[in-house]
Amino acid sequence: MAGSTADRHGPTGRATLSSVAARAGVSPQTVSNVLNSPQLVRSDTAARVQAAVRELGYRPHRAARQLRTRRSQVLALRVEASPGDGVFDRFLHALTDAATDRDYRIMLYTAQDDEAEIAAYSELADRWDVDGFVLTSTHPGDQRTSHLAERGIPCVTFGRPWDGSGHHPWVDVDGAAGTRAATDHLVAAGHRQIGFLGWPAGPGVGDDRQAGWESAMTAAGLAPDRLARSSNDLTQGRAAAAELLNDPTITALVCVSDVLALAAMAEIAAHGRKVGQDVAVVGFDDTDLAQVAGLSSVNQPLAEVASACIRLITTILDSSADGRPPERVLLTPSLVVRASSGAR
Amino acid sequence: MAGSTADRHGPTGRATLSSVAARAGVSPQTVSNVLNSPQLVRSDTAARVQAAVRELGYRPHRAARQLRTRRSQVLALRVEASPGDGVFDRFLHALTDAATDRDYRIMLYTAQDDEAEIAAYSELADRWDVDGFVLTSTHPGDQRTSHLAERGIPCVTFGRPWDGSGHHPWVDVDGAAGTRAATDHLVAAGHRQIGFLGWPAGPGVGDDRQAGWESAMTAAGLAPDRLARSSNDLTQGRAAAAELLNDPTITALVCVSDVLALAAMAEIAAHGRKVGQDVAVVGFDDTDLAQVAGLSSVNQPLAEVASACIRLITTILDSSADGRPPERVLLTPSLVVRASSGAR
DNA sequence: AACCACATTTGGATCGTTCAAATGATGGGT
DNA sequence: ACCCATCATTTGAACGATCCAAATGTGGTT
Repeated sequence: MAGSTADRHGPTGRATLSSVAARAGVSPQTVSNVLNSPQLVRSDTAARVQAAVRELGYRPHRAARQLRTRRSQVLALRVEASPGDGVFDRFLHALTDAATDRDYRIMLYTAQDDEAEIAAYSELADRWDVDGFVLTSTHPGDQRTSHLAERGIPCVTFGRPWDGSGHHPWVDVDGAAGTRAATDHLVAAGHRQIGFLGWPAGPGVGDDRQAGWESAMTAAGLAPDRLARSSNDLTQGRAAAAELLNDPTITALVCVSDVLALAAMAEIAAHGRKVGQDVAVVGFDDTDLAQVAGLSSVNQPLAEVASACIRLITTILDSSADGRPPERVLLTPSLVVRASSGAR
Repeated sequence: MAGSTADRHGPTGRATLSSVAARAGVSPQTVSNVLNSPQLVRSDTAARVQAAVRELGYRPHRAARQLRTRRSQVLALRVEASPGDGVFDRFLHALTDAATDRDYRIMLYTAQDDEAEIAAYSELADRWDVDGFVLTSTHPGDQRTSHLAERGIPCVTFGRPWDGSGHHPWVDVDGAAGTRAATDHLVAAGHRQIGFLGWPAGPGVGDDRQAGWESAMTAAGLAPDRLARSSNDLTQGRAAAAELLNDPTITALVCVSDVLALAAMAEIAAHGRKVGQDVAVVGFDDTDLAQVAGLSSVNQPLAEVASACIRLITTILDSSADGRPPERVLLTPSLVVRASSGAR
């Protein structure tokens, strides 16, 4: 009875709207309505149709729907070459999950730089019918969102627009709150001379994290005056850490990244002092490096970031939420305490 | 002249086959032929059509093509939750690049486990018209490829089939060759007592890497008898390393992963010996951990793996290369020497 | 009994492309 | 001149879904 081979399907053998309709004894349009606008159809016919859908294992054909509706249910995300610290990994997983929950998929692309990325937008939007973009690594002078806006392609960014403008929805993690939490934690543990090992100055993530340390220090009545800067690599990092450690009164370091924190740990050991006992260290990002090295670190809530990204962009796409101003989400990271800052 | 607004495009304003055809003064089918079967059309008309294509900025609409041809030019890849060591990051980037070169795109999905992944196959293939799959993390008892074969969905795996069967194309890195290179390197540096820190025994990646150490030791006339095993985490790893280091004659360790190598380095330091001077260590995967820690490590040629994966699966898809047996590619990794094994 | 409002269902037309078959142009052989 | 083979191009019909508008059925009013 169920699924007799006499049912007429498409050439591929897959069930189609018509084959389901034939089986349920209704028109194709009614089947479509059951699936897309259930309120239009009487409940008993809907039940009959749904039974047929189940029996035939019908699944709507995306390409056909897309051709008519001009919606692909696909979001594009750029994979970058650089970091490899596992943060992107985790974000990617969470993003794919969150997208799937709302019946979207993530499609990848690469680009050498922003310029190449911008050039890729129309190709992706035109040819692949990507509905929208999730952009990461926002930075001062970022032109990408405005190019997308010009073409009317929706996007969300993970990362706020660092240079004021930006009339698009974004999700970000409050880096200042993270370093503030780290600093507070160190102050509570009795530290008074707390240095900051940061990136070269300039608007963006680095300054934001530094500001958190400064404000927490000031709030605790301490002077945020022990500061060194370095690019994000071990060699330069150790040199910068050495600068700070020349002052023997320093007992704790807040670092802008796990790599620099590791550099600091190495330098502390080289100075014959013990990490966690003589000098406490806190990093940022909670990468696998931190986990392996027993480094306290600030953990970004990437799953929440991802689901917020998806929520924001799907809201725009699904309900054409015009008029309302673009939504912004700022999430608070959490400190993971390990041996490097006193957990024994 | 060029691009006058009188040109009739589709409702979206995008150029379509018909609008190009109208401009070039030919039928839509001819335009299609110029693009897909140039040998069918006379060169002067082809030139005229191509000019029109350029002028209007025409790009074929994938969904429409897909509806007709049943090809989506999309490959699916699962993102896993676990490692976060950056290896997947690098592979992903290379894979996306390689796919783009052949006009394919990578679409992501997640799954809790193999069972869930298998359940997702028909959904992905039916609804999203994914042309094929790239599978990673093959392991003994892997049922995934056979399920795909049953449904006639092409796939490649990054990782060989560890339990004999497997009638599908695959690409893998020769782990044994990697540990062999590492061991040879240590032997050449004068080491004689070289231990191996491995994963729990069992067919698969772990045994393969161990075999490389064994064969290199044997070839050098040394006994591969200093062996300890541990799961891939720091705590257990240190305990296992301690076992080996209890024997004070050991001067070098080959490790199955960077994490275990790091565990060994920590334990060596704890024993009051110096990494690189008293005891040399080599890891595997060349993750950012290794780079940061100055750990010598075996680097997998992920870009080559990725492009081979794409080459293999697109060969199947584009030329329906039936009959021929599935292609296999085994690539050789390279050793990156850092301070942990004597580079000064 | 005739009528109208409303809920439900149906019939084309259409999205942009490719496939299969039909047409038109060209050229050679007899 | 005629016919046929060959090449270049065009025509018509799908692919599988949704849009829009029109057709049907239902109930309540007058």
